[in-house]
Amino acid sequence: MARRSEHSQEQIKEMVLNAAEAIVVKHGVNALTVRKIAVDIGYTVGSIYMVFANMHDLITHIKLRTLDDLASQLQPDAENNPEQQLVLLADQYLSFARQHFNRWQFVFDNTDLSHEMPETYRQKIEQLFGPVESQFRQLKPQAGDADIALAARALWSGVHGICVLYLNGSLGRAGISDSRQAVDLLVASFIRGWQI
Amino acid sequence: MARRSEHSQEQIKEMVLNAAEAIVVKHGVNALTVRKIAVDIGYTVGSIYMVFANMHDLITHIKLRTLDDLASQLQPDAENNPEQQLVLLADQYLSFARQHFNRWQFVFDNTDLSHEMPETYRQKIEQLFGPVESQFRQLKPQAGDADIALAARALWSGVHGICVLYLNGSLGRAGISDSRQAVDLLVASFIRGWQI
DNA sequence: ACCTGAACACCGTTCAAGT
DNA sequence: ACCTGAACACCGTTCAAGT
Repeated sequence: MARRSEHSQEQIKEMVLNAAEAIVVKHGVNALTVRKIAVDIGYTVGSIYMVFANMHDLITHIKLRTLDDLASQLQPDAENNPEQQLVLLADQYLSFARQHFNRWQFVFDNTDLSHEMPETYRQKIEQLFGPVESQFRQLKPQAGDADIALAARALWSGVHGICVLYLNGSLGRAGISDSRQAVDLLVASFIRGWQI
Repeated sequence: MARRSEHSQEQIKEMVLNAAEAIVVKHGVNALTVRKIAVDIGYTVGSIYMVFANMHDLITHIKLRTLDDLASQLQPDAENNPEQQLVLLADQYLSFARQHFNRWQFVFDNTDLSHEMPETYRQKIEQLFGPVESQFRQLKPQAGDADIALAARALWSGVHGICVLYLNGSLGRAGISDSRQAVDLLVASFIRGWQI
């Protein structure tokens, strides 16, 4: 047995990530197992451990991919004023969370305390705040960096929280259609109150 | 073997819940297994299935307990005005999430799509919004029920989101000490903007 | 060097068999 | 009726053995 050489290590790595992502998208986080991935790509479990250190390593890679996808979806429109921009960004965030719910939920499901979160991972999350911060800066140019950062984090964590509770069913079914109303209300009200 | 009759079914149920809660508190969600519970209470796994249908049933009971604890911690102080009340409630929510992080995270970790969330569970979560809604009503007595409900959900989901991202490390270590600043800023700014 | 297949130590869940 | 212990079908991870 062994030594098929049909695919390079890089190719196998790509195949593993694609198969894993597809499982998460179709069947949710809990359906993701090494064994299922192995069957899907036509290799045995051992092969997966050739290209990834362990499950946690593999999962981190998928999460980084999803964070990149998410960041690419948050595109401001230069035509808008800062307030409109922030509402737009929040709506884009909500849309992504809704359309890619399983992957999105997966990213923020930091339930395994055993493994530390890698630095690149935190950096990517912080990058999401970049466009938000720049809008806040335009909103109040005289504000200090710390104030801008705090406002961006507070509001964006808030938007995130609405996505979490409305989309995972904690607020009932009715909530799903109202999530956008809630997001828009939070953003608009916060900005109005923050500027005073 | 069998038929010890040292404890009633009710007693065993209590023992299971207490042991399970202790495991979650001490070692996190992922450390919770039927086998670990069984060892801790001095029975075999089979006994646990006498008093709970399955793991999901057991987990739901623990979550309901935690939600009750959380609700009891949100106590308004009649001396305050509505705005101060909402800041206080948010701070109490954050404090609970911080002090009982593992249990609190456990409650909102709705990652298993296989099981439906029971109705009593959603009701308890909605009950958390009761005190918040009543403050919003005092803030703007002429507002309709739908507006009040939306404002309460939007703001409280926002507060929840800050707790999630700041406490699970997504925003770096510095975030832990700043979580209260963020919560207070979100609540104060939102209220100010909402009243206009 | 690459890949397999079996092993190891775990899971949740079930249930015949004992008292 | 209550409880056990073993079984079943799963996990993630490792690694000697084959090519």
